[in-house]
Amino acid sequence: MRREVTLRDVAELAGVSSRTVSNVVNGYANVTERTRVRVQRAVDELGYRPNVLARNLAQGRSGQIALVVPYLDTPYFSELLQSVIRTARARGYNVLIDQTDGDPEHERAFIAHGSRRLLFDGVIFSPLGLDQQALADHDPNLPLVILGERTSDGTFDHIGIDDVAASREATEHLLDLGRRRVAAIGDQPYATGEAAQRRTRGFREAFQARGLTVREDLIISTPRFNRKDGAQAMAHLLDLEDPPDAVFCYSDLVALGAIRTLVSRGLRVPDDVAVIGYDDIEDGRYSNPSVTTISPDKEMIATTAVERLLLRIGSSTPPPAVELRAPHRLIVRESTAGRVTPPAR
Amino acid sequence: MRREVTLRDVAELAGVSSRTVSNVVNGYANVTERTRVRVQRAVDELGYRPNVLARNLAQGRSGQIALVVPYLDTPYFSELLQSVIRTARARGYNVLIDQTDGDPEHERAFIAHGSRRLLFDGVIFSPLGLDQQALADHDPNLPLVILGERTSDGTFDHIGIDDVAASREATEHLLDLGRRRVAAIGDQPYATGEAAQRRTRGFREAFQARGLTVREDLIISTPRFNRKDGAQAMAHLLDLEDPPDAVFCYSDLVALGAIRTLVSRGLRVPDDVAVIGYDDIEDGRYSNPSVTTISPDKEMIATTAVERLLLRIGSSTPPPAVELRAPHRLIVRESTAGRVTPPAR
DNA sequence: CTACGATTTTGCAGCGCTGCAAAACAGCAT
DNA sequence: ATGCTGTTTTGCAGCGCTGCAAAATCGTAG
Repeated sequence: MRREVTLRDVAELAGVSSRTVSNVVNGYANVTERTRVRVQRAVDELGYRPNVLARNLAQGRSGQIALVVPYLDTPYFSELLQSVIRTARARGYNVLIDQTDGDPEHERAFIAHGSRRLLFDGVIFSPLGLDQQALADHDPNLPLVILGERTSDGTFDHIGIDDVAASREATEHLLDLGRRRVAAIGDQPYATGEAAQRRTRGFREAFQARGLTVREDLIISTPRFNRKDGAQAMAHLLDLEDPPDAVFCYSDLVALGAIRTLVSRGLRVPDDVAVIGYDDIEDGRYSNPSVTTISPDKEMIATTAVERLLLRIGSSTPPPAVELRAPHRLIVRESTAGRVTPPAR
Repeated sequence: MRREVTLRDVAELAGVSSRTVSNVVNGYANVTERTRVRVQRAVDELGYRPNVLARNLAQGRSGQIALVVPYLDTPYFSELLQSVIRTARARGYNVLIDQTDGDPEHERAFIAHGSRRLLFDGVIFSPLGLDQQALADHDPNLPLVILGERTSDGTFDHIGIDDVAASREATEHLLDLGRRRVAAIGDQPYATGEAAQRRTRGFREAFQARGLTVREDLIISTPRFNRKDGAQAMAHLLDLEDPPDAVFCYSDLVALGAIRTLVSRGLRVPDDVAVIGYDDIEDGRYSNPSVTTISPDKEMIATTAVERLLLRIGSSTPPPAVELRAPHRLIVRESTAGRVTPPAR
């Protein structure tokens, strides 16, 4: 196991100081063409590659950002993750991943002692178990960008789509189909359920705008937004005296679970019950039926999050906190529109 | 922005040398109870936390391992990722993620210059674009564990299930149902398609064992193992003169795509065509119909991969390369068995 | 030919920690 | 006391790089 090539080795071969080699390697301005070439040649000859650890220690930064999400096997997050990694890498940053399982303690530890660990220079965080209060209590030295679930209190950036408007559109789409017994699956009427509550608000607004009344027994709370929750909630709805003829699900996974229950009970989607989801994950594009959904611009959310974070990391005086809105759109698929190309029988 | 607390600060407060503080912090053996308590008190009082960067530089290791996979939004990988992160963290390691998109150059760069980057101490790698030849050409100083797709050449560990046996079981399951026009979707008859070829081998063995003949026109190649490939391949199969009555798909995603095509053409699964997948991803458990599949023990694959890698990282003389087999089992669901009991009660 | 400002290069210290080997200390036998 | 082991603590160097400021070099004008 031979020793790695260091700056000093290169310097010696090129006949310059190690500091000059550093300048060349880092593309500093004030280096004459002559020396640059000479150094570059030595670098190539020895196959020098900078030691990231040493550089980071000297610079007092880690060159890494952390992406902290509740669940990695949730397609929404894994799709987001891809774009985050791509963007960060393009800017010379590595991405550390952490999954919190929504555990408040785990989440708190991350944002409270974050900057002391020196393992990452900033965090993109999608909280689940922390309420607004706990969030505000984050390490003030830690550059922080929050995704989706909360609104900023002025000490971090926040990026998400307009949940209220999007949910209203989703609900209106169902009402436009003539459905009146419209249910909602995914409310979370407690401190950490802010995003869910915004969706419920949009749901209600759609009814109000048309002078219709929301049936309160059709608003179902679920602890999470996964398939199982959707399946169970749908089963509950179907057992009601007057079951719904349409369902607004707060995530595509919930919608897939709901559809699963509907189909297994012999009901037709959308004929008997129309279903709309939220997130536009790939699963929903290939499911049976495919899922009508609210599609947030994930690519933009990811790249914006990274860029804002790097901006924060780069500035000595923290930039003012911003509240960013990513665009969204309604994508109509079979679960509300029916088969576009009708089946044989 | 105050300066961070260092070892020296603690040492001063405790009235000992900084080296002793280091010993206490790292739990070294030869420290008297007296000093340990004194130091610990100082640590607590100042809220000292070690600087990981400095420690790593001094130790010449990074405390991080890399997980390199072709696609992060493939549920199989994101499910694996979770277990890898959990295991690594328990052993004090962080996980860096990288997605290669199956790009051979990207993959090569990782294993060829890996150890020079000093960003990670070892790599768990699921190759896609590299053939056996290119794999052998990895940096010999880089601790490496390969997942799934290849067999070891003696310079790295390899972990995967027995693809041939599993595929044979899957095919036998279809034959047991009385199906005879059994198709296979996912063959990759080229150097980088080793795993696919092993599955095709198992497929053939199942026929041979019963004295049946494989219909060559029912073996379909696909570039990847995703939904789209499955959907297209299925469409092609249905356009044949004598279409199949059962399909063995080389991944659950392929199966989901295939089912999608079947259903949209008005065919019933499994009545008209039975479908079996591979990987046991969560999507297949909630789809309509749910997908019969080969379930590899992902948890074991992940934890074993991490442990083997850490073992390699820890040993000065590289341990002998091992070829590890994780168990698998057949999970029968609706896509072959039909509706058994209405789930999601 | 000298002086002076601008540009390029260099030397050194130090980021915060650990490896190493020496030093200090303690316990016990002589 | 003295010597001898074994344990605990310490000092120092250095991981490989960059920040800083001084030094060297260059170009131009006087």
